[in-house]
Formats: sequence, C-alpha cells, structure tokens
Amino acid sequence: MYAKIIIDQDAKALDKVFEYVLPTDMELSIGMRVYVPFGKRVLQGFVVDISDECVYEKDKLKAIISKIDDYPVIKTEMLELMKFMAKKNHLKLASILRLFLPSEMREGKVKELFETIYSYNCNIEKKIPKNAKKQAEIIEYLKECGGRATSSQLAKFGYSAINSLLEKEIINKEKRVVMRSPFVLSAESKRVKLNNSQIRAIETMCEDKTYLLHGVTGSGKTEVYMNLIESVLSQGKNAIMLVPEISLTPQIMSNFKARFGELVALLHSGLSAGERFDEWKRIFSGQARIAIGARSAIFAPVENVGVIIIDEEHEQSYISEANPRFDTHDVAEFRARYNHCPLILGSATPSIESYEKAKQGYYELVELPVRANGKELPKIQIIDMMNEFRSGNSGIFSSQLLADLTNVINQRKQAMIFINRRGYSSFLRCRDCGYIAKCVDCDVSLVYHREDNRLKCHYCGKQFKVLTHCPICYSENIRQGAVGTEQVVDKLREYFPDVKILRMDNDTTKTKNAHQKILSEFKNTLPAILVGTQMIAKGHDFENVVLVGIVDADQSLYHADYRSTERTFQLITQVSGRAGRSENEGKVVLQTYSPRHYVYKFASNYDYKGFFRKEENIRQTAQFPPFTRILRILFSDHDENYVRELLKICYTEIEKLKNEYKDDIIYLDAMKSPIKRIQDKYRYQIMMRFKLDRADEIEEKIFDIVDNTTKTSVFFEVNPQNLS
DNA sequence: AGCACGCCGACT
DNA sequence: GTCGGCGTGCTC
Repeated sequence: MYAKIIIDQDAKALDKVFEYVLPTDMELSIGMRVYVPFGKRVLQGFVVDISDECVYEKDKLKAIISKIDDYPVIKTEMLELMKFMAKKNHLKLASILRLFLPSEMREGKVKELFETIYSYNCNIEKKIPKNAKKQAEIIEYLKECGGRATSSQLAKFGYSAINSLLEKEIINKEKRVVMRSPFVLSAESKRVKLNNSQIRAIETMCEDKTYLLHGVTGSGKTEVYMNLIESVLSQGKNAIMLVPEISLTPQIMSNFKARFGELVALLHSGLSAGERFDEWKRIFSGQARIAIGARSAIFAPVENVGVIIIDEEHEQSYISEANPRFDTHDVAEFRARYNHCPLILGSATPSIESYEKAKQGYYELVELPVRANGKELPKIQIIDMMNEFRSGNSGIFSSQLLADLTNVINQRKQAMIFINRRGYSSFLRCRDCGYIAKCVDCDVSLVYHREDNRLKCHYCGKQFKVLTHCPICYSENIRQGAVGTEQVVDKLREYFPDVKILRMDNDTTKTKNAHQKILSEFKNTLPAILVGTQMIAKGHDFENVVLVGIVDADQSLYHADYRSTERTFQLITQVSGRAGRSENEGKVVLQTYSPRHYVYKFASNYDYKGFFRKEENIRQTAQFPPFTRILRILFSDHDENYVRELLKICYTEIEKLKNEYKDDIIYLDAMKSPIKRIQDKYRYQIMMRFKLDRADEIEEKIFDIVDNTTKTSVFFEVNPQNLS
C-alpha cells in the first residue's frame, strides 16, 4: 500500500502530493500526521490518501517512518475543504492544512508565537573574509538593527551566508517564544423575552441554505443566535459562531458562557498557544459543542455542524488580509453545505455583495425591523464643515457639537467621539524641503506616536526615534500633519478641563486588559467623554451615552476604493447605534465636508434599502463588484528587476486572453503596487476586472499562466479590500 | 524550506 | 593548485 502525503512546509516547490510506502505493520488512516524521510531530513507530513497504486517510480519510494498521533487530526470534511480552497483561492496545500490546526501542532515557525532570532556575537573576534560580501552585509544589517534580527528579515541575504556565519559563531541563533495571556470572564445570565420578528426568524432559519439576517441596530440578533444554537444542541448537533475580532469583548462572550457554560469554546487572538490548543482539543473531542471566535474559528474541528453563524457579516476582517488569503463566507458556505445545515449571515448593514445575493435569490432574506427595546433610533444631524469654516471656525469641532457636548456635561451624561484614524498625526514632514520620514524597509511614511514619542511603521512594526531636524536640509522645522485621536483628546481637554476624557484606540489597548479597563472606567464616570476609533463602534451598551459625535465622517469616503461609500454607511449606522440605548433620547452629530453626498442622506434616515438601491445602481453602471470580479495578482521580491521581469512576462501572457475573452475583460493593467515596498520586498501587480459569466474560467487560466511562468509564490486576491 | 553539488574567485 | 562563498536544483 502507498500513502499520499503533503509535506508540512510552506514552500511553493513542495506544494504537491508526495508518495511513500506504507509499512505493512503500520495502521494508518487518512488525516493522520506522520514523520517521513525527505531528502536528508525527516519532516512532518499529512496523509491525504491511501491507495494500492502509485504514480511515482516504485523503486524510488521511501517508507513512512512513524505516526505522530494515533488518530487523524484532520477530518475528512477538512480535507475536502482543503481541496476546495486550493482550487478557489489558489493556495498552497500545506498552508491550508496549517489553518486547521492550532500552532502547537504545526511544524515550522508560526510567526506570531515563535520567531527565530539571529544576534550578532560581539565577543568573538573573528574576521569575515574579504570576499564574503553577503556576510558583511548581514553583519552591517544586524548592527543597524541593534544586533538582533528575525530570520524573515535576514532571508533576503540567503541562507548559505547566514549558515556560514553561524558556523563561525559570529552570529547566534535562538528561538524566541512570544506568549499571550487570556482575558478573564465574568458571567451573569439573563434571558430576554423575544418579540414576534425574532421568533419568526428563529423558526425560519433552519434549512440547508444561507440566510441573510438583516436586523436594525439593537434588534436583538444575539438573542436570536443563542436560541438557534440552543435548538441545534437539542438536536444533538453542534454550532460555529463567528464574530469580528474587535467585538470579541468580554461582555458578549460572557453572555454565551453564562448560557452554555462549558459547552462553549472560545478562540480568539488573546489566547496563548497552549490555551488555544486546549480549546481546540475540547472542540475536537466533542466536549465543547459551540465554537465561538474570529475569522479562523471557521476552521474549528466541529463535527456534525447544525448551524454556522457569521455575525456582522459585512466586516472587512472576515477576509484574511495576509498570507493564505481566503474569504470566510466561502469557507462557511462550503462547511454549511457539507453538513447540510443553515448558514446565517447577520448584520444591520449587510455588504452590498450579500444583499445582492439575497435579492437574486441565492440567500433568503430574514428581517428584524424593530429594536428589541422598542426605542427609536437616535436622530442624526449633519453638519456642513465647509460652512463652519466659512463662518470662521477652523477647529476640529463644529459649534453645534460643542454646544451639544456642553449640554451633555451639564446633564451629567456621557458622549462618544468617533475618529476614523489612529495615532496623533499621520507623518513627519519637513516644512522646508518637503522630506517625509519613511520606513527603511517599506515604502510607507512613518506614523508619529506621541505616547512614546516614536515613529512607527504600521506595516512592519519597526520603531524609530523622532527626528529633531531634517536629514536632507538640516532644517529644524520638521513636524507632523493631520488629526488623530490624541489631538482630539487634547482639544477636548482645553474646552472641558474638568471632565473625564478617555481614549480608546489601537495604541491604548495594546496591553492585556486595557480594553476592559477603559470601558469600565467610562461606565463608572459621570459625566465623561470617550474618544476612539472603530473599536468604540462595536456592541457596547452604555445607557448614559446620549450623544455621539463623528468628527471626520469623510475620512473613509476619500479612499480610492469602490467600497468606500458602503463602508462609510456601515460606519455611521454602527456608531449611531451607540447613542440612546436606554431611557435616554440619543443624538448623533455628524461632521462632514461633503454634506450633499448621498451616503449621508440615506444614513441619517437609517434607510439601508434606499442606500442599497442607489449603490447597486452605481456599481452596475460603473461595472464594479458584485456585478463584475476584480482580480489582483501581486508579485513581490527583494530583487526589483526580477519582479519587474516576472510581471512583464505574465502580463504579456495574460494579455493574450483578451482575444478569447474580448467582451469579458473590462480592464487589465500592470503597475507598481501603491505601496511599492514592504519588508524590503518590491511589489508589482496586475489588476484586472472581468464580467461574471466566465469569471471562473478566466481565473483558472490566469492561475495556470502564472504558475507556469514563476517559481516564486504570487498572491491572488479577488475583490481586494485595500490596495496596498 | 534546507541541503548538496558545483562553479568561480582568492590566497597558503 | 586548494579553500570557501554562493547560486541552483531537488526532495516521493
């Protein structure tokens, strides 16, 4: 007998099925992990098939050494899913399998948790040979980085050079473990009486198909989810529920823990590798029957799935932005159909894509039109900031917002100010020569963070000291530009020196329980103002918040992105939902420089359907998704000439497709990526847009073309979220 | 990815 | 000549 094996290594050259002889005394089944001889090494592999035939030359086959576990860690459903994803998203098999397992069970380094660090050994006085140019470069680079660097940083110099240095003990190698700790849960259970539309929704959503649950903010979707899960459990089946990472807050999670206790397994980024592994095992063994988590929880080893729920389905975070790129919707769809169970996509502001699918009958639309507490949604007042400017107010706040804030404070209530950005200001610029501080490895401006008075690269995380003068013209007139959370806080303190003003954004929530601390402090202070980014828009109920200010609503409109209007609508709706959650009337003040834009008209009336019709129309006429498909092919390498050459060859080949698909291809062009260098890799891309009818066919041809032209891996992205 | 092979420039 | 750096190709 022969076993077909996928080697657990993330390299394009190894992305195929290898064959091994199955020793007669070894009891092996599909989905198990094994050790196999591979060249001169012993590597981990996954058994994906067992057969009595082999394709490769029989006498060249080696035998499996041993099993790693005595049970299959990858279940049949997941192997099918692997094939589906490999085809759909053109991903490497091993990298897909790795998504299915907790990092504890994976070979090789997991970047977030383990990193190989190389450090310069200054004690050893050994000379580097004059001809060893690469090695000298490595040492130079190491010195620049303060003597230490990760293996991914050094990869560009090549492993031969690194190994030579290691051998001579000029540099040392160590494995650093990055540990994370969990947050604490406090649980209190309460059961809410359901209204009619909630009951109807629960009764409807039980078939083997996909439902789009459109519920206004505060319509009690969570309660619907809980009841659905409860009924699924009573049928002896299990459940998967996905929520966006930022709303994986203790509040929401504690509700589920309180209701379902030990049956819930939580998978979120805050868990340490060990804890994550434990939760995974609890699901795998069937002890835990409900998997709740962010995007990657869709891969939880839940068997006999009775329902899959994706809450806030419109959230960007459901599409993975980094390496194995996939869309959670596709994976969820696959698993739901495989298990013949309902898939529920819930949102107050469904994505245009999903709503269009519902309209065309691929999804069934279920609506929750009223708020569970029967209260009206807060009034949204639009403030024309150009007008403010013309009448002499050049500040961040309109006079209306200031007046309302004063009012709130006098009533000893609370307000939230929403800002669409992070950091104090975007970049450091020399006022004399125009120099902008940029990252040494990435082609992006560094962002100034006042907290620790440093410049940070938001792409690779490197930090730099703040410049006191311009490195080009030596001018000392170098400072920062636009508005951020910190500046808003500072300004507010000027206006309201005695009021508690809290700030919540990516920077103030870095540490373990910072999130909770800020929220509970806010909850217990009257009056108070909470300033924050996207984070404050999600699922926190503060009964004393009566005012929400949106300082720069336009921010997300200005992106050159076909989805930016949709995102602005979603943002406004979500943020507005924070005001007037209880007895108190709520109000929203929305400041904008383009008050006549249609998004504000619809958003201020909470008219999702009106907005959808308008947006649908625009997308259709302009030939954008969901009526077309955008494909982005990203090439990146340390050697700029090499990528350019690769791009050129691929482009010429792809261009030939235009003959056959003249009417299908709307747009095709090759260009530098908007951020042309990240982690010292040059990025070039091909962008294309084509009609849906033969989209899969075209895509497959392109995959083939690119595969046959390059040995380095290339990223494909469908309907990209951001174009960096 | 990482290991061996083999080409090519430097130097006892 | 030999030693060692570093690019290339292969792994069932």
